[in-house]
This record gives sequence, C-alpha cells and structure tokens, in this order.
Amino acid sequence: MEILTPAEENYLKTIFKLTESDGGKAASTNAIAAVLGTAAASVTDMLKRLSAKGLLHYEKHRGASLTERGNELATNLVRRHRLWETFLVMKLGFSWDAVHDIAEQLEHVQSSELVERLDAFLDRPKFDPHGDPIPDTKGRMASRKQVQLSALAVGEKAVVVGVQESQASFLQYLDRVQISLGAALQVLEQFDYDGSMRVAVQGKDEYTFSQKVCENLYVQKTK
Amino acid sequence: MEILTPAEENYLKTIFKLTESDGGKAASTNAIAAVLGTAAASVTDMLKRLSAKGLLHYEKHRGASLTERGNELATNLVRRHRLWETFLVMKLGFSWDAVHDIAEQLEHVQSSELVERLDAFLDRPKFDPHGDPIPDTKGRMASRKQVQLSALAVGEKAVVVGVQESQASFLQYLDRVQISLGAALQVLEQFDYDGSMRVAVQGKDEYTFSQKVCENLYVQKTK
DNA sequence: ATGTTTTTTTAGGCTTGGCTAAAAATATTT
DNA sequence: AAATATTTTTAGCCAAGCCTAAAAAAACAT
Repeated sequence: MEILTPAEENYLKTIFKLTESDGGKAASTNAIAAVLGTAAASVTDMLKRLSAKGLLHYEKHRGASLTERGNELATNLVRRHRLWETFLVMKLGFSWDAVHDIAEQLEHVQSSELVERLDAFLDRPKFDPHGDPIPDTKGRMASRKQVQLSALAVGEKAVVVGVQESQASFLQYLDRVQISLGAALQVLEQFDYDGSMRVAVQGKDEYTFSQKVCENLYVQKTK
Repeated sequence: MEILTPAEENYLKTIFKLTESDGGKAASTNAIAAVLGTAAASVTDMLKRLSAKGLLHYEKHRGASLTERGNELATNLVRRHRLWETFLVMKLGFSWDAVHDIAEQLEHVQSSELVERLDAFLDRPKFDPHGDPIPDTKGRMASRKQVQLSALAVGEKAVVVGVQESQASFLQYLDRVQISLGAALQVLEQFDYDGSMRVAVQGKDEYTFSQKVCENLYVQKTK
C-alpha cells in the first residue's frame, strides 16, 4: 500500500467522481481543475505524476481515467469519507449538511485499523447520512440511493428501504407504527423546533415521528 | 484565529513540551531538531518564520520560547491530541499504547466545533488514557498526574483519584467493592487473557476487577 | 586567555504543489 | 477547408519545508 499525499488523494477522488458521473469517459483537465479549484496547468502536472505512479491512464489532450489500482485507492477514500460523515452525524450530532468539510480532512488520516474500528463502532453502516452507499473493505457497495426520512420536504413521498441502527427497541417501535420495509410514506408537516414530522403511513394512518426516528429511517423518494 | 500548517503546529507543540519539561527555559535549536527528527538548519528556518508571525520569541543562538499567542495555540493542540487519544481508546477500543501516531494526525484537523462536540461526546474527560490532563477550551487543566489502574504492573501500589466515566451504575459498583476516592490499592495479579486484575483494596479485601473497571479507574502511584 | 569542541546559522539546493503567460493542439464555425 | 475559439500543454516562477556543507558564534577545557 503506497502512501499518497492528501493532494494526490484528492485528484484520484475527483477523477473517480467525474468518470462515474459521466459513464466511464475520461475526465478532462479543465473539469478536474474546476472541481479542485486549481489552474489547468497544475492539473496537467499532477496527471503526469500520478500516471508515472501507475494510478491513472493519461495521454496528452485525452484526459485521465483511473487504473485498477487508482480505482481501489479512490474507492477506499470514498469509504473513509462516508464513514467519517456518518460518525459526525450519528455520534457527534452534526447536521447532515454541515459535515462535508470536516470529513474532507478526516478522510486523509492514514490508518486502516482506524477505519476498520470506526466502521465497527458505527455498526457497519451501508449508507452515509446523505444516502450515498459506503463501500466495504473490498470496494463493494450497495447501489440503491436512499436518504434519511428527515431529509424529505413537506409533501414528498417515499418508500422505506432500511434503518441505520437496528436495535430491537427501534424495530419494535416501527412495528407499533405500522412501518415495515416497503411501507409508503408522505411527509405532511415538519416541526423545526424539535425536528419531528407528521407523516402519513400507507396512505391512511398518521403519526408524528421524533427527529431521532426520522434520522434512523432510510427511504427512497417516489412520485 | 490564524490557521497554521501541520508543520507549524508541530513546532509549537515541541517547543511547548520542551520548555514545560525544562522549567520555562528556552528550547534550543538542537533539542527541537532531535524531537522532530529534522536538521538543525530547518529548525532555524522555521523559528524565524514563527517568530515573524508572533508565535514565539527567538533571538539568534538563544533558543525559542512561546509567546502568549503561541502558548494558546500549542495548548489547544495538546487538547485536541489528548481528546482524540481518549476517543480512540474509550470508543474505538484501541489499546492505550497504540493511539499516539493516529492522534498525531487527527489533532491537525481544523474545526473548533468538531473538538467541542468530541469533548462533549466523551463526557468532557479531564485526563487522557495515559493519565495526562486534557486542557479545557480556555487552556486550563488539572495538574495531577494519574494513570488508569490497568496501566499498573503487578506489585505496584496506588491511590484512587478519579474515574473516567461516572455513570451511576459504575459508582454503585465501586461502592460495593469498598472503593472510594483515596482508597489504597495494590495489584496482586494480572490476567493477560481478559485484562482483568486481582487487587488488594485498603490492604485487606481482595477483588478481581474486569478490564473495563480497570480502565475506568484513575489512580496515582504510591510507594 | 587561547584553543578546541559543540551549537547554531548561513548559503545554496531540492521536491511538492501551486501559479501565470504563451504556445500548441484540438474543436467548432462559417 | 480555413478561420476562429477553446482546451491543454509547456515554460518559467514561487512558497513551504525539508536537506547538506561550510561559516560563525558560543561554550568548554586547558
């Protein structure tokens, strides 16, 4: 496992995201520069260096795409980022939209044992607080895109697809309020004061769920 | 709050430790170089830069000592380091001697809100797993030097001076086994298998304490 | 007090990861 | 297909943080 600098890791991550969101096409110099907020010339420089290290394929004027090794490292970085975001929200009580910048720093801490223990501490979550899947040690991840119930706006409809923490007491509570995997929900009202929500379950019953419940429930939006 | 690079922070921390352990005398160039593992010439360089930033007093051939501002920043870094070490041991289950290198990285993450929330999450601990005091936001810290009971060797004697987590259930347990603040202990036997210890309490009763108990009990060594 | 040893500083270089300005290659228009 | 516009690369520069080798200052010994 070669060790990369934070800057190198950020390039890999950026190229990873760009190629992913653009169906596997090579990432262009300008696009990378735009994401990282650097000059295009700096990108060209770095692409040469990373290419020499075997982490990406690069040909002049032709953009960059990750090698298998580069992909592995980038996926692992995404894993670290999403685990830290989960930690910040679930354990430290940050709101899910305030954690990105801190996770950007934490993701560069080098220690595979730390990541492994953090994963275990969080009960091996499959999704981060934004609903993005967390890759496992081998880079595999769920493909489903889900969000916390608490992230929905009034009026939105969704289907329950999972829970973050699956303690018996929480599952019993869900049973009590008629919620099971696949249950259809619609947000009727939101109370900023304590983060609770009034929600229609299966189009008939209405319940008010506390913030804690809303954050533990994962849903997929529907129309 | 100016932002320092990790390298700058490390210099401040080193000078902080050196002047502290040497009764306030200025830290010498060579001593700093030895701690950081860098060349003396590099230290001279950096001392000039930090002096220009007003973080330390530096005169040629006369060593360096922190200004008030430098002291503040260094103390805050120590706070962050010790909080992260506490997190790694108490929450992630690292052994207390394996956390230093990881904390060295985590301490450089820039976010005062993160540190504040981490502190709260850990129940505002006063000492880290090595028994060193954790400075509070204003830089104040306990002066007592204490260690976890689990850090003692067979035969060593000590006096109970505090607990890490002070939930009612733990305090009740202590009551049950005759332990209160100031109780005299002597380690009679240690079981590597599960980290438990047989301990003499007040020179008369003997109890076997689980690893969890031994890690939650803070003691001061006696002869 | 003078010479020797140790410590510290200066001088000059190197790498990383940035920058700008100009040149070259590629894409797009007409 | 030629002209124009855009993208990318090259060339040259910079700061941070490190290095080595040599010079200078301070400390120690005789």
